[in-house]
Amino acid sequence: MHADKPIAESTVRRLSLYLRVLEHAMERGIRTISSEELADEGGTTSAQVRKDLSFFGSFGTRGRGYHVAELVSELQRILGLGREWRVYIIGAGKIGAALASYHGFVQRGFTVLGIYDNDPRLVGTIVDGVTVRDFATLADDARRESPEIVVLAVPGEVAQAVAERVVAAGIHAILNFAPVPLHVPAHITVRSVNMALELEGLAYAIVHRDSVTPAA
Amino acid sequence: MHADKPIAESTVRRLSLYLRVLEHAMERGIRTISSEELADEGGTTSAQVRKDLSFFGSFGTRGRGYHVAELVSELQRILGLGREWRVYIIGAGKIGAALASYHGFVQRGFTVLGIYDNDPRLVGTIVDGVTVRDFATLADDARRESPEIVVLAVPGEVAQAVAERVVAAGIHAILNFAPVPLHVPAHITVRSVNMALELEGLAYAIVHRDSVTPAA
DNA sequence: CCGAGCTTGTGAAATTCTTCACAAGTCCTC
DNA sequence: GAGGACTTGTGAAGAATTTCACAAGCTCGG
Ligand SMILES: NC(=O)c1ccc[n+]([C@@H]2O[C@H](COP(=O)([O-])OP(=O)(O)OC[C@H]3O[C@@H](n4cnc5c(N)ncnc54)[C@H](O)[C@@H]3O)[C@@H](O)[C@H]2O)c1
Ligand SMILES: NC(=O)c1ccc[n+]([C@@H]2O[C@H](COP(=O)([O-])OP(=O)(O)OC[C@H]3O[C@@H](n4cnc5c(N)ncnc54)[C@H](O)[C@@H]3O)[C@@H](O)[C@H]2O)c1
Repeated sequence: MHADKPIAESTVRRLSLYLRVLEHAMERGIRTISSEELADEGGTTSAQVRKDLSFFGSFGTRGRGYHVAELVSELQRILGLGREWRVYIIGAGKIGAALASYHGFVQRGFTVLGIYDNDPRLVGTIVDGVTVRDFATLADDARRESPEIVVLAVPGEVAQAVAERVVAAGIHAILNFAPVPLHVPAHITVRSVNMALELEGLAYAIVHRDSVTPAA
Repeated sequence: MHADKPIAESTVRRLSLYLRVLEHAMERGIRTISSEELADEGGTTSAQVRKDLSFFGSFGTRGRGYHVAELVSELQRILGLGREWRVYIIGAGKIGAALASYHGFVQRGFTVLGIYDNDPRLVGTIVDGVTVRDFATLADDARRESPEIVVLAVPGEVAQAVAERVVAAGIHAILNFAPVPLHVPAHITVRSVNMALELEGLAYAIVHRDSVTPAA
C-alpha cells in the first residue's frame, strides 16, 4: 500500500504510544491535536512526532494540527491493528494467567485462542473463560487454528526448548516473558519483556544518579 | 569510585543481560568466557560487549577472555546489586500479585516490603507472605521504611494520580506497568513495562515483514 | 481577499550508538 | 625463549537516530 523502508523499532514503539494518547484525547472529546501537544503527552518532542509520522505519509493540516479520529485510524492501519490477531499463551502460571485475563489485549484485537501447560493438574482447568490445553497438542492445534503470535510465559530453564517447539509448529512471532535471550531463526520475530532487567535499570539509575547530577 | 560519564540506557540493559548469561555459565561450571561467547549467548556482537564493559574499566585478560566469577561481581557492583533494595508494590491485582510472589526479584536483592491497594476487601489479606496494606498509609510507611523503588500495578486511569502520591511520599524510582506515559519531576526515574506496546510491535513486524523481505 | 499567526513536513546538521580494525598483551607448545 | 594462536581494549569510521530550522500551507478575523 505504501513503500516500505525499514522503520526503526523505536519509531514503531512511539507510534503505539501516540495511538494511546490519541485514544485518550478522543475520549475527552478533543477533535484536533498539534504535534506539540501529542509530544507533551507522549513524553517526546514535536519534531520527533512529525518525523515519525512522515515515514508513513502526511496526515496533518498546516496551521491546524492532526484530526484525532483520523490519525487514530491511520495509526491502527499502520500498526496492523485493524484485524484480529490469534494468540496462544504458553504457561498457565501466574504471569500466563494474568495475561489471559487481561482485557487490554482483547480490546486491541488480540484474541487468546488457548493457554498451554504441561502440568496435568492444570490441563483442562479454565482460566478466565479459556481452557488450559495440553502442551503436547500445540503443533496439531496450530495447524488447525494457525495463530500468528505466541506469548511465552514458562520458566526460564525451559523457555528455549519451548520456543523451538513453537517455531516447529510454524508460528513466526513470539512475545517472551522469560528472563533469557531466545535463539531462533532469522525469520522469527521475538520481542522480550524482561521485568528484572528494568528493575536493575532503576537500581543503576539510583546508584549513579547522585554522582552525575551536581549537588543542588 | 570511577568517573561517571553518562551511560546509554541500552548499554545498562545489555549489562544486565550479560550478567544473566554469566550466571548461567557459572552454574554450568564455566570458568572463563570470551567476548565472542558472551555476545553469542546474549544476542549481540563481541565488539559491543567489549565496548560496553570498557565504559567501566578493563576486566578481561588478553588472549584469555573474562574470568566469569570476577565479571559477575563487577557487573553486580556496577548495576548496584550488591545490596538490598526495598520495594513497594502498588495494586494488589493480577499483575501486582504475580510480581509479589516472583522469586526472580528476591534473588537479585529486591525485597518487597509491602503491597498497597485501596480496595477494602483486599487490605489485610496476605499475598505470598506479604500483607496487603491500605494505600492511605503509604506516606507514613514510606517515612518509616524509606523504600527506594515503587512498582506501579494499578489501572491506567489512576496511574498518574497514584504516581504523584508516590513522588509526594519521597520515593524517587518507579517501575510502571500501567499502559500510560507517566509525568513526573525530572529527578524521579521511571521505567515502563508496556506489554500491549510489545504485542503491537509484533503485529507491525508481521504485517510489514513480507513486504520488506524479497520473496524467497 | 489580506495579513498575522499557527503548524506541518522535511532536508540538513548534530548527536548518539554501533561496528571496524588493529596494536598490545597473554598463553601454550616446542 | 621464540613463534603462532587468541583475545582484549579502544580510537576512528560508519550508521542510525534525533534535533534543528524554515519554507510552505492552512485558518481566521476583519
Ligand atoms: N511472576 C512474575 O511476576 C514474573 C515476573 C517477571 C518474569 N517472569 C517470568 O515469567 C515466566 C513465568 O513466570 P510465572 O511466575 O508465571 O511462573 P509459574 O511457575 O507460575 O508458571 C510457569 C508455568 O509454566 C508451565 N510449564 C513449565 N514447563 C513447561 C513446558 N515445558 N511446557 C508448557 N508449560 C510449562 C508450568 O507448569 C507453570 O504452570 C518465568 O520465565 C518468569 O521468570 C515472571
Ligand atoms: N493483567 C495483565 O496481564 C496486564 C498486562 C499488561 C498491563 N497490565 C496493566 O497493569 C495494571 C494492573 O493490571 P491488573 O490486571 O493487575 O489489574 P487489576 O484490576 O487486577 O488490579 C488493579 C488493582 O489496583 C487497585 N487499585 C485501583 N485503584 C487504586 C488506587 N488508587 N490505589 C491503590 N490501588 C488501586 C485495584 O483495587 C486492583 O486491586 C493495569 O494498568 C494494566 O493495564 C496488566
